[in-house]
Amino acid sequence: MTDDAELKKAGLKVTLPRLRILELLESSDTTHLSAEDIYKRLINVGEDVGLATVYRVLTQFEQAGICIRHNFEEGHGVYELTPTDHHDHMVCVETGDIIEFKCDEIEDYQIKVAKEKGYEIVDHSMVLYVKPLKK
Amino acid sequence: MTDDAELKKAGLKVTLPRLRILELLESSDTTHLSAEDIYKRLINVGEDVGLATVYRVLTQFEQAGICIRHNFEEGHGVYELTPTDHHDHMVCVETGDIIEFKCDEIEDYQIKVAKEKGYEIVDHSMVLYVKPLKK
DNA sequence: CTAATTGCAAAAGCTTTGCAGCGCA
DNA sequence: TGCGCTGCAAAGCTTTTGCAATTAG
Repeated sequence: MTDDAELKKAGLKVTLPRLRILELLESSDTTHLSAEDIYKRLINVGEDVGLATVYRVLTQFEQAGICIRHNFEEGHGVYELTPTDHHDHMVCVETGDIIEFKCDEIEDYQIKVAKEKGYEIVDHSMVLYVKPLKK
Repeated sequence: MTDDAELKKAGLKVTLPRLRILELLESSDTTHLSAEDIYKRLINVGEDVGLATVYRVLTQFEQAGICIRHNFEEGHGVYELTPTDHHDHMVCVETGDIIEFKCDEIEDYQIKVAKEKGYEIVDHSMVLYVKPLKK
């Protein structure tokens, strides 16, 4: 789907700020951007955009399911395109490597545990902090 | 260990605000409090404390390992005493309720998944975002 | 005594909102 | 043309910091 169509599908008019922000999110070297990051990058390439617009657009994208906002421990939110395939992350505390993984059994147990408490799962976040096995 | 000893061990002078905040964190019906929560409770019982002090003390407690700060998706941090027994959290997206849970099976699979990738687990964080089951 | 601690107020970040003008459909 | 969208500035929130007065050890 084109960016154009993606915006229309979300009920959003196709405007320059929205297209630029969507392109930034889609570019491979720019995952996990903050609103400020996006704002600065747009300013740097000469786009006349306001920080408030960036926040508004990101919020709209999030509500439309186009992107996801993460609240890590950095004091500000970061955004990434909604992954097509769900996965969780391992972070190596020694090398900083990030390993994506998926475990159906864990997902099943999460659903089971939630149900036991009287809830159903809307979303989840799981990060494993790991170090390499000794050889 | 007494609260008094706990503070001294952390290299902190035993002051009224610190004792009161530590007591609040220890009371069973008050887990996962925000700085604002703690401040209001202290004011309500007549303690003459400043919000800035609450933030400072909580930060000191966290650095001393006395408590942990969680950044769920609420727009503010919440604190709990450092758990002696590991557990994870569910956050209800409708009510904001925080439910603690523990699932050995999930922990086992986490270890297994990490090992498959050539790692061992140092720590992890897992938060399930949930909503109540329809009755 | 004296360095740590505190309350207050001001400031600092991040994010949202009010508003008048601009622009997509 | 009309309503949505935008930039700007101001406001809102949570959290931090400067400072003079207070207090624990």
